Amino acid sequence: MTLPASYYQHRDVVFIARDLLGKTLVTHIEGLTTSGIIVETEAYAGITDKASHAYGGRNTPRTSIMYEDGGVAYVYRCYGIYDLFNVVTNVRGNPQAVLIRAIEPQSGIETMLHRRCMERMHPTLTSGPGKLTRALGITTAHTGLPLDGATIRIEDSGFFYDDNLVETTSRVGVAYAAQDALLPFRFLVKNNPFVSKGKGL
DNA sequence: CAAACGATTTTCT
DNA sequence: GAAAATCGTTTGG
Repeated sequence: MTLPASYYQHRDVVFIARDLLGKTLVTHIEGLTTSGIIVETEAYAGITDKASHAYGGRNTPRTSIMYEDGGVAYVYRCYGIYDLFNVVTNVRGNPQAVLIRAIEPQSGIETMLHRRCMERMHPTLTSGPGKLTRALGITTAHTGLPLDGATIRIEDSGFFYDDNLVETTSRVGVAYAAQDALLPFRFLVKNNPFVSKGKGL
């Protein structure tokens, strides 16, 4: 079943980041359907988290969507090249989000290979936040879309990764966040080949 | 208005 | 392992 907006309005973004492992991210873009199982996530804990775009209550045209009720997409461009997909969580006025860092391709694999200019199946198809958005067709134009809609949605197939299959580490690429870079906010499925190669601290 | 900067990935050495 | 690619957003003057 498709996760309802209320699912994302849970107050603990770290819980949601962990719980999203095993859920299926589905997109229907340009008439093509693609999907994959979420195998790596990171939590960004709002105004108190130095690594978050909303740190200190910062509210800009780019990040204002994070201040809305949970259950919508926040997609932003990084390094001028890659679009990174986040799930907005918590309630209006509490800007938290979960970055989807990797998925295991499930359906629409031919479409994903074509979008990534690849010939054959390989873990690098979706093993990173910038790669999976390209494979799924997600761009910054999709910011604000509901996560239970026709274009983007996340489904619960009933499958859940047990705790002994999940590893928790610090987040990737946020060394600038000082002590908050040490927080155990990254979740990944052990030994899954589609998990990104990025390293925390 | 100018300038610096990434929640990354790919390519080259 | 190092460095380039590349540009919208944010910040400072």
